[in-house]
Amino acid sequence: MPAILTVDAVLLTLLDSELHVALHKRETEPCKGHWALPGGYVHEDEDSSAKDAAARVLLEKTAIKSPYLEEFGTFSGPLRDPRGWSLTVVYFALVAEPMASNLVELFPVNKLPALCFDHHKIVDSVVERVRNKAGYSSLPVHLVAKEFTISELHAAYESVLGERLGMSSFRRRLDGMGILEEVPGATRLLGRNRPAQLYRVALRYRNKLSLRDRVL
Amino acid sequence: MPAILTVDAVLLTLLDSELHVALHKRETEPCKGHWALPGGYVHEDEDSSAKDAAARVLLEKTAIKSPYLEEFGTFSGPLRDPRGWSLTVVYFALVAEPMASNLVELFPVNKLPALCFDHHKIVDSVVERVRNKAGYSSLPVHLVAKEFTISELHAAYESVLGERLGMSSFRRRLDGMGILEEVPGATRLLGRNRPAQLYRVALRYRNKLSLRDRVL
DNA sequence: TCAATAGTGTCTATAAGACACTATGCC
DNA sequence: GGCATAGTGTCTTATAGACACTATTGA
Repeated sequence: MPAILTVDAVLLTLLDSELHVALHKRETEPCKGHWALPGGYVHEDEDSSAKDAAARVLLEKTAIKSPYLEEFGTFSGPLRDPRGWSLTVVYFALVAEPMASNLVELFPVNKLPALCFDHHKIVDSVVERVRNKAGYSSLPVHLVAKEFTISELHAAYESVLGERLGMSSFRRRLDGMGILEEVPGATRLLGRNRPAQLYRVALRYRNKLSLRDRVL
Repeated sequence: MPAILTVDAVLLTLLDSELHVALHKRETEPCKGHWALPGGYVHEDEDSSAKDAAARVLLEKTAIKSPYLEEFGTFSGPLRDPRGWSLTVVYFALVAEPMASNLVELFPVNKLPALCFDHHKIVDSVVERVRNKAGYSSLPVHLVAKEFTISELHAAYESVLGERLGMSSFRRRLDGMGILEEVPGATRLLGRNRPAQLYRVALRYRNKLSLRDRVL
C-alpha cells in the first residue's frame, strides 16, 4: 500500500488585529464533521505541482483565489492519518480581507477548536514561522489590502509580531527600502483628523516580495 | 497510478574553503550511471517520518551518520521523473569533514557535472538558501568540527557567505551571544605563531542551533 | 478653537566597521 | 629579535529607539 500524499493549506488573515486561521468542517471520513485545515489529495491529471494542488484545494474549499502562497514544509509518518503512512505538504496563505465565504470559519490562532489529525500542531508551527519571518521580511504586507496606509501596515506588523514598534524607525526603514510607493493623490480619511496617504507595493517588487527577505 | 514519493539529501561540506556537494553515480534505472543526489523511496515499514527516511538513505548511500539535517522543501510535478508524477522531499545536511567514503564524490557547488532529473535545480536552490540563512543564523557552525578555533569558524562564514567579515565585530557578536564556550586548556597550533583557543558549542545550545535563528 | 491621527526632526544609546595595538608561540 | 597568527581596545560611523514637534482634517 503506497503512502498517502496530500496537501494542506493554512490560510491566515487579520481580524480585529489578531491572526485568524480558516478552518472547515470535514464532509468525508475520516474525521467527518470535525474542524480541519482545507486540504486534499494531489490530482495527478490536473496539478502540475504540489503548490498547484494547494491552490486548487484552497479555491475549492474556501472559494479564495490566488492569495500569497508559500510552502511551509511537510508532516509525515505512519500514525498521523488512520488510513496509513501519510505525508502532507503544508502551504500557508496570507490574505487581506476576512473573506465572505460560508465554506470556512475563522478562528483566532491561539484559541483553536479541536482539530483533526495533527492539524493543531501544523497551525502552531506555521504561526510560529510566520511570526518569526515577519521580524526580518516584508511578509505582513500580504495581510493588508492592495492599497494601505502606513498606520495599517504598522498595525499589521505589530499584530503579527505581538510587540510594539516605534513609528519613526518603521517609516525610516520603509523609506530606505524603496519597496513602497505613494498612490498619487489618494488618501484615506477615517475620523476627524489628518487623512493618511495611501501606499502600494512598487511594481518592481509586486511579485518578488517573498524572495526579498530581510527587508524590514 | 499513485504519485511517486521520494526523499533526496543535499550533503554539503567545506573543502578548500569552498562549498562542495556529495553526489553518487546511480546504480539503477532511471538515469543509471549518471550523477545524482543520494535519495530513495520512503520505506513505510521502517521510516517513522520523511526525515527518518532521509537520514536512512544518507547512511546507506554515503555511510555518513546523523549529521545536521534540515528539511528544505519539496519538488514535484508530472515531468521531473520519467516514471510519472513524483514528489521528493529535499533535506540538506551539513558536515565538517570531507568524509572518506568511496560511495560519493564531492563537487564544488558551482561546478556541477550533469545531474539526473531536476537535481541541478535542487542543489542550486539549497545552496542559495544556505548562503542566505548563514547571514542571519549560526548554520555554518555545522560546517566546522566539534572543536574549532574562532578563525576556522570565521573562515567558514566567509566561505559560505562569499564575502569578507571584520574579525573584531565577528568576535564581539560571538561573545554577546554566549553560544560558544572555551575548551579549557585546549589550543591549536598551526605555524610558528600564537596558538589559538579551541571553542565548542555550549551544551545548552548543542541541539538547538537550528532553532535559534538570527543569532549571528 | 479643539480633538485626533498623520507625519517629521532630533537627540541618544547601541551596534557595526576599521584598524592599530598587544600577546604568544616557533624559528 | 623577527615573524606569523591570535586576540583586544578604541575611534568613527551607521542605525535603532524614544519622543517631542508640526500638519491637516472635521467638528
